[in-house]
Amino acid sequence: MSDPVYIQIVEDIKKKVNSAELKPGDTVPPETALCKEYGVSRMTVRKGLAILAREGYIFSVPGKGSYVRKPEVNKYTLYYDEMNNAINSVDKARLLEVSIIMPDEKLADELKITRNKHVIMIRRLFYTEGSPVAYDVKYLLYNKGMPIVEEEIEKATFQEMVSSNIPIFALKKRLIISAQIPNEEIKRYLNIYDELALLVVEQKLYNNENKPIGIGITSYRGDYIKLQGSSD
Amino acid sequence: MSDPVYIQIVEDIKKKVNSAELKPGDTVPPETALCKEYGVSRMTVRKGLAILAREGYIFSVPGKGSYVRKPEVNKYTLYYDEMNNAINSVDKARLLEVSIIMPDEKLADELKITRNKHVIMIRRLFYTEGSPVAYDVKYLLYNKGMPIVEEEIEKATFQEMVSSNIPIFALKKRLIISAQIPNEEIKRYLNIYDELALLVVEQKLYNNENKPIGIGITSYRGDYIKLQGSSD
DNA sequence: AAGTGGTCTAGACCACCGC
DNA sequence: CGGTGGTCTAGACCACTTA
Repeated sequence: MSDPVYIQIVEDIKKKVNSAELKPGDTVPPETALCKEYGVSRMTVRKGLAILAREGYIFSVPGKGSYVRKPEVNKYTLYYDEMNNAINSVDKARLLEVSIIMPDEKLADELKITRNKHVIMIRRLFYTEGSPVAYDVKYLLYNKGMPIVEEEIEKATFQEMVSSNIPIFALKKRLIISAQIPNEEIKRYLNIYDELALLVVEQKLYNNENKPIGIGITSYRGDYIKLQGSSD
Repeated sequence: MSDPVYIQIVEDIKKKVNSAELKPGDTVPPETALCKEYGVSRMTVRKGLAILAREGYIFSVPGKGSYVRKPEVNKYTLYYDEMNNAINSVDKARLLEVSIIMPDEKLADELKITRNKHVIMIRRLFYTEGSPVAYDVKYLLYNKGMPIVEEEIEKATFQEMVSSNIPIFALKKRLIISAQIPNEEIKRYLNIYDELALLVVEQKLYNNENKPIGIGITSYRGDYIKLQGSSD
């Protein structure tokens, strides 16, 4: 009962779209027509249309009208936390190495820096219930004053490592997900004796100006992790 | 030049959040204060705040105020199209089998149907430049009147298979991404002789009432596909 | 009671589009 | 030119929170 009028408008139009009464490309009734239909002022109608627009149902063209949008069928929302996934979570992390290195050509290129800049390398193992489940390497641009406290690094997620330097809102991230066969080193670290695939997640962090500030590569045992995404 | 006022408000507040002048949990100035500050009416201020809210920067509590939100650090947007990914695209598909089956217990359970319902099974191979790159199996609830035209099925994506029955807007989808070692059958289909990991994407389609209408499992050669996601 | 955000009105002017 | 959406005003009433 007593939904605001603009919600009524939103749901009425959604219903028409979902039932194919309004098809992609069709025009939505003009705002003035909806004003009359619902007996409300134009701002109220516009509030409803704004919601439909941001949810991807319609788009508006100034001077022409509003149209039903073709939905983005390939878009999904994925939640990825290197320490937690839908079926498991990391309960222990072991620091293998923290060191300051000079990047090789590939790394310098990826981080968009020259090869004489310092980079922090952090290698860790993630454990669940006593068993190693992932091998993790991170490369961070070295900033003066950056604290390298081993105890803090051990359990930190990538965000946490950089968020002392960069406000989290200013952070942009990209993921690259792939399946790979472990090399001998990773097999040893993850106690892999038989054939087992790795789910490899490469995380790349950018600052506000789209300059890379870090790269992380986490190689999960394939029997440990599943990533989940959903539309809407 | 000449951005509307509400955009000015949005960008000013974004700047304050990104520079940590406003931190998560802090209160945003009340609407009336912003009205005075910018010399505009309340609806204009509210339009700006609405944009900040939908972009995840702030949230509002009736009777109290608006607050800076803690950003969702683990949320990514992923584009997945079974026929196209960031580095490759399928240029040919070969139909291995279309048949109507009775589901086994596991499948019946996943589709939330009884075991006496009919299910369409479609098995395909995807090719890129003449080489097989993925093995694809789909299970669809059988609806009377559902056309099973082999030529159409061959190149159809999952959406296309069901969209003749269900308006696309009404479709919800979930993905499960994992890394696996291929079994002997898939090795044969994908010409895998050495060790090679598979990136397996399970797609589950639901109708408006959240009832499953189909499951698809696409097993990609690990050297063929990389999935990409990004924050924002 | 005073302050907050949520809803809504009845206008206005503008830029853009198609005829 | 009339119709469209985009911006904006100066009010109003409400429910809610805090004190």
